Amino acid sequence: MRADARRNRERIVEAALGLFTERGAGVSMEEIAQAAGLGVGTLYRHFPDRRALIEEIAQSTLTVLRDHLRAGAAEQVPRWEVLLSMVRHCAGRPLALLSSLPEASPQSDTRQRLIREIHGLLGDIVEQAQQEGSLRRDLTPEQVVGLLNVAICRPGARADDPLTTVMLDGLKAPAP
Amino acid sequence: MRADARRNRERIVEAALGLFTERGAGVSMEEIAQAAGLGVGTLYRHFPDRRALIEEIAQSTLTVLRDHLRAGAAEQVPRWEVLLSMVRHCAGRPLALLSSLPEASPQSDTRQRLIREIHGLLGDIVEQAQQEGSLRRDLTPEQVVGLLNVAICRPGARADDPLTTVMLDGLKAPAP
Amino acid sequence: MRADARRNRERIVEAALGLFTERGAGVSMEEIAQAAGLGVGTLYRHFPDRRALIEEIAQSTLTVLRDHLRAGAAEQVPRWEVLLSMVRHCAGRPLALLSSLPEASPQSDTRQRLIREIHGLLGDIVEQAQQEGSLRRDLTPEQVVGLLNVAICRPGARADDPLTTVMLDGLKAPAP
Amino acid sequence: MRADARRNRERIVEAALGLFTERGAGVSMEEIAQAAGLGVGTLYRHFPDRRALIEEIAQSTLTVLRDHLRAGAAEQVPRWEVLLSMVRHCAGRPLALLSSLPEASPQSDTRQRLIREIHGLLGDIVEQAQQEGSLRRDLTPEQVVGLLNVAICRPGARADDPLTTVMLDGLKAPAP
DNA sequence: TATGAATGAGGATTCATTCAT
DNA sequence: AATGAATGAATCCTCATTCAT
Repeated sequence: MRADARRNRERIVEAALGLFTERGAGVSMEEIAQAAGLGVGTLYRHFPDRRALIEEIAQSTLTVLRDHLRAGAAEQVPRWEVLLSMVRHCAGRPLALLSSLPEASPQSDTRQRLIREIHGLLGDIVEQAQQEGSLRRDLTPEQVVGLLNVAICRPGARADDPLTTVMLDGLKAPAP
Repeated sequence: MRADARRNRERIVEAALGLFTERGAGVSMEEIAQAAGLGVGTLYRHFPDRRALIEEIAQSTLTVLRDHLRAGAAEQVPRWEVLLSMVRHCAGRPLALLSSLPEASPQSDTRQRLIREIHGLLGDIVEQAQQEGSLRRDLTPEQVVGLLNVAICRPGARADDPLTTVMLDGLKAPAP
Repeated sequence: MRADARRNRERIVEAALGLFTERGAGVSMEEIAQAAGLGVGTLYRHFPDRRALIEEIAQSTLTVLRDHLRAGAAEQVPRWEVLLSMVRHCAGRPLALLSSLPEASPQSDTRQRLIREIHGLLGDIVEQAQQEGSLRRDLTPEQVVGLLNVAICRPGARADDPLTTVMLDGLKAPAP
Repeated sequence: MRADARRNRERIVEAALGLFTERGAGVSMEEIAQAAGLGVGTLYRHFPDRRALIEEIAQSTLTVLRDHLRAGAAEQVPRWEVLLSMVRHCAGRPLALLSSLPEASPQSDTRQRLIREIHGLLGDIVEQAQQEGSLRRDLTPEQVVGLLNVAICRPGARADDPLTTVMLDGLKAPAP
């Protein structure tokens, strides 16, 4: 792939991610192309249709998250710290897209695999955090994943905004 | 207004609210009319355009909430109980609509008035809850309102789902 | 269905048939709508998409042909006359559309049924014409149908143009 | 012109002719280039636009036909044989393209000249065939050309298919 | 007054054509 | 010179809104 083509592809993904984050999934292809400084045609050369673009964004976002979690899993720090790091990583990234796309395509294989891996990694971290005594014990890993999803994967979320703070406090294991 | 006209208007609001709750803000006017058992023409007789319908839903939802809060404010129970009651009231009602509508019209006067009143009532309740020692003290009333909005005013929220539970725990004043 | 709606529907079919006949299957929906004196939206209210419009035209054309053949089959005249009558009926009607549609949808059930019925009727007529000694015997009914299709179902065909005349002469049984 | 350039040009014409024959005039430039094993850019280096490519195909097809007719005209065989030879030559070549192209450009000079020459040659052959008593006399040369055009210059036509056979029989002079 | 048909602007997508590599 | 990426006008289709019945 030519250098400029790769650069354009990246610009498109960035522009789309930015616009989706700010204004939701309703943004038009024209606008995305314009925001990337390109014509629609170019956008469609890189992504055969709207679905494909969204799929790419989803995969890219999920891949980065998975890599982050893998790295965290390997570190020698309390699991609670790993959770915090993930919260900081996700805050403001509308991963939410992934579940609430209007175009909710029958999730692609790659996407499903990524999601399964992420859930696996997070599940382990959650269990270990519960065992180390930092995370409350009355929630299943799935529930934790689910609530993190709503709480931090929304447009405008910040790692230190009130909802995130309160939620983290609510997640801490109660003093014995 | 004739009895049947009023009935039709109510049906429309109900249908629209239901559809928006279930399927998000993308529902078409045709669908709403159909769900209300009416023709589009009738819908437009009651509401000059989409904006007006959404405004009406917003006002109606907000009015009910305000009334609920007024009632709560007058009761002789701990303020924490009043907050709980509000959480139960809101859970699953996508009041969120109000802030995240794509058609976020420059908020109408009536709506602004309602929102101000609700914020006022909630502000009082929050402050009193903080004074009675049940609610943590490091948040302003506005912040509490904001986080409640995200946490409970979303499609599918329930008063006893993990996010709500955790958030309420996180809101409790820490043991001294 | 309201009177005006029915009228519009007919206008659309007529306009589309006319344009397809004159200029082939590439005509745009906009043009068809305009030729019918309507907006595109109206066209799409009557036919959910291009395919549906073409299907309708096909069915309508085939139905008329089938009725013509049924009537002919029942008449007490030489089969050769019936064939002539069909030739006159088809000439200039681009039934050809039916086989050469770019959008060659997997033929609808109704269409397949019509085509089978037409082939059945024509097959009988052809066989009987061969028996009465008016039609040459070295062709199967399918072949006769096929060549009639090319020869008379094309834009601009006329029942008395040279190709039709020559073809009919070529079809006559040779003098014994 | 360099040898490889000439080879590329020929490949393009062949590919385009093949695709038009098989799938009609709707084939995209990209596809043609690909079928020729080249990039679009190269295609456009040889032909400034779609029109030019089609014009080239037309001219090339017509030139071959003219040469065939010239050769036939010079031969010492019955004119009926020459007609048969031409039918065999044309069958399955959608010369039809020439008249029914959507892009029916105002025929180029070269093309008009070729067509006139072809009509001239064919006209002579037809007249002589009528004089030698093999071809029916009630048709003008133009009419003969026209019907041959429809009957044999269509995708899939074969020199021995039913339509061609019947048509040739219909063209024979009736026994006296 | 209620209905649902008609309208047309707007969004997705394709493809002939141009241009940077 | 060859390649294939970029462009944008044109086409299909949707849906908020208007209007005839």
